[in-house]
Amino acid sequence: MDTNILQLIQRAYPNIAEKKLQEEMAEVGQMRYYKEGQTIMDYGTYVRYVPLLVKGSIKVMRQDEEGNEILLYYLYPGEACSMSFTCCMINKKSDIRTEATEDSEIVTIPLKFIDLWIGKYQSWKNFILRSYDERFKELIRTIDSIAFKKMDERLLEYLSKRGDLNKSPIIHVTHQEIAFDLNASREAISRLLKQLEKDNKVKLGRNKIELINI
DNA sequence: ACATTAATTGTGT
DNA sequence: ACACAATTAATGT
Repeated sequence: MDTNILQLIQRAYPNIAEKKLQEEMAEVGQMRYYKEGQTIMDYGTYVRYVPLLVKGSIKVMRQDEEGNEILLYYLYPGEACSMSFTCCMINKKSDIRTEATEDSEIVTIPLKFIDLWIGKYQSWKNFILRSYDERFKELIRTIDSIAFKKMDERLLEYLSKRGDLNKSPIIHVTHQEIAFDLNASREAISRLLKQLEKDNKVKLGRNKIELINI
């Protein structure tokens, strides 16, 4: 058993409490490392394992009919990709693409254990159900943010979400990237950011944004 | 250290 | 949204 993996899991996933389960995860889990910008899962590939993020952050996207990508959500350590559960269980090709937005570390659990553990471990079952629940709520929030909020509010929401989850208030991102995630034009984002800087909400730099009062 | 180039950001229409 | 200007970071000499 890999005690390193065991520790990483314990740290990032305190909800998964059962000792036996933790040990089994350390037994069958494999570490994977991804560099910033690397695609982790692509469209149309089979998902053969469930990824548990222990370090970094991951962006989950999907394509619409016209082929432009839209952001679904970001994943941070301690969260699991609900999509991957679904894909695994019905052994389906991926509808989504995931990409590391920072250098990231993942523990991968082979697909056969997902099912097995649901019957065997209460805390695993809860973990999966809770993941779905959280993701579902998150998507609802995203939907009404798109439907009802103005772009400046959406931007603020986006920034604060990306900020405090990494401990430091500095976000490494370009205006273009934000525009892409929010389906807006780069100029619009630049101008809104400029306004936020005037209001002392952020401090702008090349490739980075520092949050001040959010 | 300086010049060149590419990427990012800013502005006017 | 587009075109272009200005600025900044990266790279080569």
